[in-house]
Amino acid sequence: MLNLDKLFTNYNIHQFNEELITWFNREKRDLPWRHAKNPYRVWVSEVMLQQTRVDTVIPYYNRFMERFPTIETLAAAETDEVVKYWEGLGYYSRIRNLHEAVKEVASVYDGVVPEEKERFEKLKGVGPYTTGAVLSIAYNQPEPAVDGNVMRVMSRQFGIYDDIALPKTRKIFEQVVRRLMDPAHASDFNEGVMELGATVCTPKNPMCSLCPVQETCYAFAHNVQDELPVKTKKGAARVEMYDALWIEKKGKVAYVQRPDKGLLAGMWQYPLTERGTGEQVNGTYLGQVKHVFSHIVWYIDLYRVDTLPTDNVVWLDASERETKTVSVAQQKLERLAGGERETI
DNA sequence: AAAGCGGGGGT
DNA sequence: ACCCCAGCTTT
Repeated sequence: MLNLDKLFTNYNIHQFNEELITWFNREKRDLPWRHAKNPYRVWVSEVMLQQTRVDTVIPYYNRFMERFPTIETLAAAETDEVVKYWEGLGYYSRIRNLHEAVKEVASVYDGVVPEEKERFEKLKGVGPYTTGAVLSIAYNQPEPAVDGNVMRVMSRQFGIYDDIALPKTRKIFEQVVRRLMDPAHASDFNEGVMELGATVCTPKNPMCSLCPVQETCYAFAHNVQDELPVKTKKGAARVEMYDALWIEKKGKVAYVQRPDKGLLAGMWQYPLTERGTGEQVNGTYLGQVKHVFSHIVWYIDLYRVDTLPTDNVVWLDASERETKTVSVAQQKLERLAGGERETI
């Protein structure tokens, strides 16, 4: 454990806050969740932004808020429709948890996002980061909101070499933030550090010449920006091979629903079998799709076949298919099948 | 503490 | 090819 007192010896806390917040208020990007700011909008944006880039989130956020502008509209909606608005965004447990949490806020807290930390942090899908982000950004409470940006900025600012891949390291940065943050400007502080990490203090080639807190930065002073933060890397993703079946009869296509737990829970797809586990596919080979997850790589061979592989299929016409939620891997397969259909 | 969980963009 | 992103839950 590192010595906080030592870290802050001769460190100008006031200068950091002053420069950061002045910079943030001058340079901050115009983002949808910074308009008509309220706790619900902040919360939705923070969940969408988990492990997901701002540019990816923006169109999803706008569509989502247009359809579910309030706690009440989201709480009243069917899960299937809500999940459909998340299609393509990934980490689908986020939206199932958010929907359940919002329903709880509607029923238990009368539709008001709880301001008490011990209540908010117990909601589904709300972890340490989201707790700090919502309480600080929406309610201006002096809580740390430590994400990858914050760990990168702080590791450089203070020369902290702890491995940010380890869960316990986040707590160190929370202590640093608690000590550094001007409690009167919690919202601007947290958003400002993240904005700095996203736009200036980037993982590769940080733009130190543009940095408002260059003067107080350990990494800049010692020219070690490129070795911070320290992060151990994970092993390579495993490879899995599948056969997918495109079966179309009288304008309807066979689909199966994935199990309600695990990878892509509950989502719809063509019948899919792990290669080599069943009998040889008897059909026309249409091509291969590659799909990369963070921990798995899928190679899927697509076949057009005439026979039913399993009795668990559901036959969907085009409009029925539209309402189902599918993974991007499935979208790639359908594109392949669609291109093939035109040649028939 | 480690693994599971999506997808995309930057270098 | 590798990195990593406004992380949380389960094991």
